[in-house]
Amino acid sequence: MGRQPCCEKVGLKRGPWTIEEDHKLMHFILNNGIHCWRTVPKLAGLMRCGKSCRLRWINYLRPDLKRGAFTDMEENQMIQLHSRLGNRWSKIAGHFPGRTDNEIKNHWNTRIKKKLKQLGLDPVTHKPINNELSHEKCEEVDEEHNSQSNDNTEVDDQEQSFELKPQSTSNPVPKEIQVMTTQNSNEDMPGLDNGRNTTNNIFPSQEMWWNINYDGFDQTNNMGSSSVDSSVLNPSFSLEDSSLNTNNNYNPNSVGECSSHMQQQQLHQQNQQQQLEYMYSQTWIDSNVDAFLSWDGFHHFEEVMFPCFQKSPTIN
DNA sequence: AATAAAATCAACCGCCACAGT
DNA sequence: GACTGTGGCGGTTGATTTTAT
Repeated sequence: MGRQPCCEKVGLKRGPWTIEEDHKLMHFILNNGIHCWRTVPKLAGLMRCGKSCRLRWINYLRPDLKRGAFTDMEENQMIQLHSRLGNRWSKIAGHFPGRTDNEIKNHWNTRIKKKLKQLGLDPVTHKPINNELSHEKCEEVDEEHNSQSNDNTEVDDQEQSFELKPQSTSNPVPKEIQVMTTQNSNEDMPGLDNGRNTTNNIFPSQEMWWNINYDGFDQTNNMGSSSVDSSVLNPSFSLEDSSLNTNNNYNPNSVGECSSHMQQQQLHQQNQQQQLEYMYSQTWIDSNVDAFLSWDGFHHFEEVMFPCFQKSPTIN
């Protein structure tokens, strides 16, 4: 007998989230905060598992998410952190405000692994790949490394080292990697603060929200039709504005592509940016979003970010 | 233009830790 | 201490998108 599933899966919806579902979840959380994920779908009127709601919120809907490609500096820092923390993606993500563990894990598996291999480094051990080392041997090392990771359940952010000290001269490391692996500690890296975010980078994604094009949602898209008014997420832009953007697909990842649209948005953002930055500077509580959500002052945030939510009376 | 292959990433699954009883 | 419920994590999958042929 295995463990009971986290929820009754019968009748629950799976797969990609629709815009309506996103709206319901976002509205519910912004109005109520998060107390118990298990009850969220029921209270929010969603046919989803609580876990699924949590994941959707954390990986996609959170207002403080930072979108877009990873910078070289972020990648280098990621490599450095991975060398010390192993596959502890959430720990690593803690060093990247606005990034999720899922995002970092994906990026690592799809890009950085490859990059390191091209540079002659083993992405698991971060050591130069020895030609004499057979494939099987590499896998052994891999397993060893993983078990080592698992055994160290008490490793905290003081970050245990994986014996990834700079290589000896008898086994020279490519120059690029020397930069990565011998880089100073986080304290010395510009823009890094060991997980303690600054007001400059904690909510960089207002841009994301204001750039989301919900209006011209492609009706043929299998995600269903949209009932969400553009003003919900972008109060200052009307449906007419959306016509400027030729990309009508619902894709929260994409940002506005029309330069004039962007210019308008920039003006809009500048005004609100100042307002928000002041607010954030007054309200910042470490990097714990969950704590943030249960914070009483959250409704102030909501008023500024999503004024229309306050007025909408029709959400179930 | 059509197709195949590769890359990407959102979402799911199962396990574990922890708190409450 | 055993049990249960919940949140969180890392591994994996598979649909979609992009690139190559």
